[in-house]
Amino acid sequence: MSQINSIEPPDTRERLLLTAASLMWERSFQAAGVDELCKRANIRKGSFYHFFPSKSDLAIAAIENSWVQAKARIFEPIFSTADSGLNQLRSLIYRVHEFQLQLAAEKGLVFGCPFGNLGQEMALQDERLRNTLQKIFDAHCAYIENALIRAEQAGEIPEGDNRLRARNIFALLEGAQLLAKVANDPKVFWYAMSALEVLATAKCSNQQSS
Amino acid sequence: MSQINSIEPPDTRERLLLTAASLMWERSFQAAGVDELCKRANIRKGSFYHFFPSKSDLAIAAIENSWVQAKARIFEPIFSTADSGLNQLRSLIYRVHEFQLQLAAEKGLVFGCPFGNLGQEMALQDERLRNTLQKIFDAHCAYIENALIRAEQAGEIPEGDNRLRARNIFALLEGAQLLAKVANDPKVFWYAMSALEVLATAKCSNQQSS
DNA sequence: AACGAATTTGACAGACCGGTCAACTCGCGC
DNA sequence: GCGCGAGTTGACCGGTCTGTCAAATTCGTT
Repeated sequence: MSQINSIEPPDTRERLLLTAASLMWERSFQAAGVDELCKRANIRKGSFYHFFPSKSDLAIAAIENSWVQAKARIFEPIFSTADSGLNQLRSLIYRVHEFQLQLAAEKGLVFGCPFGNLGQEMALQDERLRNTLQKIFDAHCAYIENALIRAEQAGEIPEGDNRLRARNIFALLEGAQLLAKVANDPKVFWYAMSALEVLATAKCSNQQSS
Repeated sequence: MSQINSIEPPDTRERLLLTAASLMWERSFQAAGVDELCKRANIRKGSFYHFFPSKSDLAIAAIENSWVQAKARIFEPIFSTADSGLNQLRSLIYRVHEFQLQLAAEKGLVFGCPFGNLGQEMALQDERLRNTLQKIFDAHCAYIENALIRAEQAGEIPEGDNRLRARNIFALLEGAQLLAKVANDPKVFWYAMSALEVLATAKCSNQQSS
């Protein structure tokens, strides 16, 4: 049978993961208190600590879960199409921008990238969290790099160091989301996307300056 | 007369500003407690609240002070030379990278950009802080834009939307510092600088995609 | 020396933090 | 019916958080 009438949706653990992810996105890791989290998830604090030994552990599990979902809902649908590599990258930008717009319309704020936010806040203070995010960043870059390789093979872009290109594009994406967040204006992110094609098409072999 | 023998260096207020800036850089706004701050600055808590009505107010004053100092010590010396616009931008990157390397050698960690860090952490939670950082970001971009204009006039780069170029370069700078911080590796920032020239030289008139 | 203002001090308050725990409920296998 | 373990509950803990305040001290001025 399992849940026939699942009003209070999934099981406790999953509810904690989802609530933590959204609360950390809206506020921040440190600003999201355990009490508030439990209240939102309709869970008593004891249950929280039955599933996770600490707030950090929940954060790690929640952000990993967010990445699994982002892969399934955004990355895989985009990057497993037969579309050209460049178009795939354009689609990614477009989807990210759509998200920002939607959230801005709902809540009146630009939230930025959940992974970037957490990384900037916690990289210096929690080594495990930093390592988790490092892996997630690498996975982002791998998707971008693969799209660039496809674009290169299709002759859309000249030969070059696609790993470096991918990192540059990812850095631009994160930076643009930060600018949009601080400006509280989703357009700022969109503007920066003019640079996507430029970075993708760049020769980008190796730096020549001393 | 004033301070002849200023061992305990400047006055209390300034000491608070400097200590706050460095502590917020090493930890984060939220992780830097008032108690720890006062201890480091060798100040009792009552004095803190004599000069600043709240922790947020101190943060705003401290980050504004940081920007004044960054202008005086980094931006003005670089951007008021007779050097070419592109070389000025290269110098900026180089200086930022130097800073990261030095701090990484001292403390074993990549700290990222103090303005970017604070923006990512607090933009959603403190409107005044967000506005303060927005102005500082604009000022950053203005320096970059001016260098691009000089480069354009000197024929180093083709005509284009230099305001947009400047924003893209700044976004890349911030994003690259985030990547380096999460990777805890200053080289990651340096790699991204291969894209500086590309973005500066880009036509970058207006996006053509729908 | 004397006065008022600016500054400094240390003790204190009240809320909130992450985390603990013993007792309890409930479903399942036997 | 019984025992068992997973899950749940709500009270509770010690520590830390930002912020307060009256009294003491220092300083510039006259």
